Amino acid sequence: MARRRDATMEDVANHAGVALSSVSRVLNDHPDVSDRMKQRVMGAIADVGYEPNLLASSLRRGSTKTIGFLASDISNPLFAEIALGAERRLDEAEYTMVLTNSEGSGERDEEMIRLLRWRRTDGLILSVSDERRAGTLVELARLDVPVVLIDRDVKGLDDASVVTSDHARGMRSAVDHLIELGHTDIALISGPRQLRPARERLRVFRRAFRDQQLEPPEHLLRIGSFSAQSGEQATLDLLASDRPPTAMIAGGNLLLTGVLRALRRRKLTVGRDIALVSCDEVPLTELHSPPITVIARDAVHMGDLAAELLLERLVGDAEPRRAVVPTSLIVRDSTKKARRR
Amino acid sequence: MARRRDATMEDVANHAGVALSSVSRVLNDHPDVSDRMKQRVMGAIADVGYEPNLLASSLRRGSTKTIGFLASDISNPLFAEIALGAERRLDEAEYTMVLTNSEGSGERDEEMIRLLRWRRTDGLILSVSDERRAGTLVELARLDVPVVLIDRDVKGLDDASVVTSDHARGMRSAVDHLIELGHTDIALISGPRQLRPARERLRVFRRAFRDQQLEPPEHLLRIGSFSAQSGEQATLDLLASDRPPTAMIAGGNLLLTGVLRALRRRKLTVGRDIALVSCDEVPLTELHSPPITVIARDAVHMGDLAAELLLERLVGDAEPRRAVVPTSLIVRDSTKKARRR
DNA sequence: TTGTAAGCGTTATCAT
DNA sequence: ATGATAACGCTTACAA
Repeated sequence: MARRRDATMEDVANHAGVALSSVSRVLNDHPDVSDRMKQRVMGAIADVGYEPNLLASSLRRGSTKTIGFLASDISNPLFAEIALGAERRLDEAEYTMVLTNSEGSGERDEEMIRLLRWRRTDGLILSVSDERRAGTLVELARLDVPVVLIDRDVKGLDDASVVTSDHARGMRSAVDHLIELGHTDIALISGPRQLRPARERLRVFRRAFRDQQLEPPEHLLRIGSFSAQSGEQATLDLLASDRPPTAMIAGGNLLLTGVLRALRRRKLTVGRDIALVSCDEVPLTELHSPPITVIARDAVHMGDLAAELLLERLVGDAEPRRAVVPTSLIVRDSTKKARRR
Repeated sequence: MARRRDATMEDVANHAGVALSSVSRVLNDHPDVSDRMKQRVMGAIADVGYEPNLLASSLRRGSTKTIGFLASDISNPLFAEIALGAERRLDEAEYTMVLTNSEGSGERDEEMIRLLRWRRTDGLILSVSDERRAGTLVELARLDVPVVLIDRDVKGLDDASVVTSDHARGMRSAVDHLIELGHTDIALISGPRQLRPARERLRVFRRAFRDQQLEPPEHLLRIGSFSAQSGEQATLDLLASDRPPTAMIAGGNLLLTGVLRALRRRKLTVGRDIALVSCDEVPLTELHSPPITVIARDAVHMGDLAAELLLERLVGDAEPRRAVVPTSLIVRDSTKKARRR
């Protein structure tokens, strides 16, 4: 591990007895290079064990072939799948992904965006932790590279592409489904209003009731964080209330685990004692007993799309645009039986 | 998005009427700078809206403050947690993590290691997809930065630090536990022998039987990939055999989902018709009905440790070393009842 | 087709 | 304490 000085293009040039620029041309497949030159240079490269220094070429070219990715928590399967989809697509286009976590903190959102700017990433894929934060907008405004937001609406940021999912449609089907089963005391446990998915779900949740001439059960709304702990607490709270829900909607996979923990503690059986719908498909929803009805979307595809929208602007210099990923309600036994009180 | 030329240190120097080198000194907290100089430079920095170019400074300094992370699939909760732990720790030390996926391919292992080398990352954290591949060893040998392997043993790579988990202990307790419950027809569904966890588990699985004067059930071993599909296929296969197992051990969270799918298809109830142990805690193991006995370890901690071992060498230039993360058997209802045939 | 040389934005060495 | 200036390793006019 003795940091021996790496061979540079100059070493190659000397070894081959040619000019530095010729080496560069060979390496970059410049049209005007004789076969003989190519041979000599390639030979020398092998001889001296040359390896390109992407740092130097990035500096000179003004492009790093690197994309920054920011999410609150990569260990959340939702973000992990998005990251996977994005990385795959970017890799095809020879871009490398730099991963950062904001740990749900708006302050870290800012820090990370600044860091990525300083590192001169060619573009950003962001799912910020707080859409409303002024500082984040400032950091974003300083950026002069394309940005793609994932399931976020940042007011004032007009030149970003956006990949959203159609939460409205999914939530609408879920509520309609529950109402049709006879439920009206439906609880919604969701994340903070600073985030688009939570806002959308809440909006459509209420709307769905009104459209059926029903009053939305405001007392059954629980807006907290997206964590398991928050889900567990909210559920215990709901169950202890005067008029507990006969059905619940959990707005995310972490919330779901919290909800299930709480139900287990209260010895309630999903599907029999209480109906349950969750958002985002994970192994648990499919393999739970009974299987859990879920508002699903293709997270890997969202990542893929985000990368695609970015590449459009990077390579094809297209305009920013919005893409919407569909959601669909997968009905399972957790909502099969109706229960009226 | 008009790529306006960014302000450089030269702009700052001109604006402040000082030398370029003075700006650099201010920015790097050099001891020999007058307060007055500091004021002027900071003022100019604000005026011209200067932002450091980490690319240029990396090139000059010979260090990128960047660590490469390679795993087969970041959407696997195990790797996602490891990545999270590592990123957190590295971020504290002002390092950024570059994430790459090998998609389970040894060839991509090689490509990614080469790419990270070309990008001049200061160190690597790797969980390669094939420990035995010669090409990977070649790529690793060319590296002149510290490496930490996660749960991998690469023969011939002597100067790497390694974080492993104590699969031996975990598997040993699991088998002993099952035998004590009266099981002897225990199946093991595991990943490929190219990977340490699979090798270790297999080795200890057999050993545990022999130590009890029992013959290991070779016909119940299923060595495939770590995927859900592989787990499902292996399970269906086992259940269709002459002498199906009364207990099964799934060697990973993806395998587990496959196993559960297969059991469901065959209408077998976990804990009653068949005992089940899995490896690595996920929400599903805890919240399944019945809850699933699991060989657990702290994945986030593994990532944290890996970062730690890397930083030791980077900052403190310590020697490479090995760290072992404990595993523990969490007994749940999936293995409560014995069944003899 | 090939070579020469300027420049990307820093840091670090050397004077002053 | 501050200022010139030479690297760092590459790409790209421009000349030959």
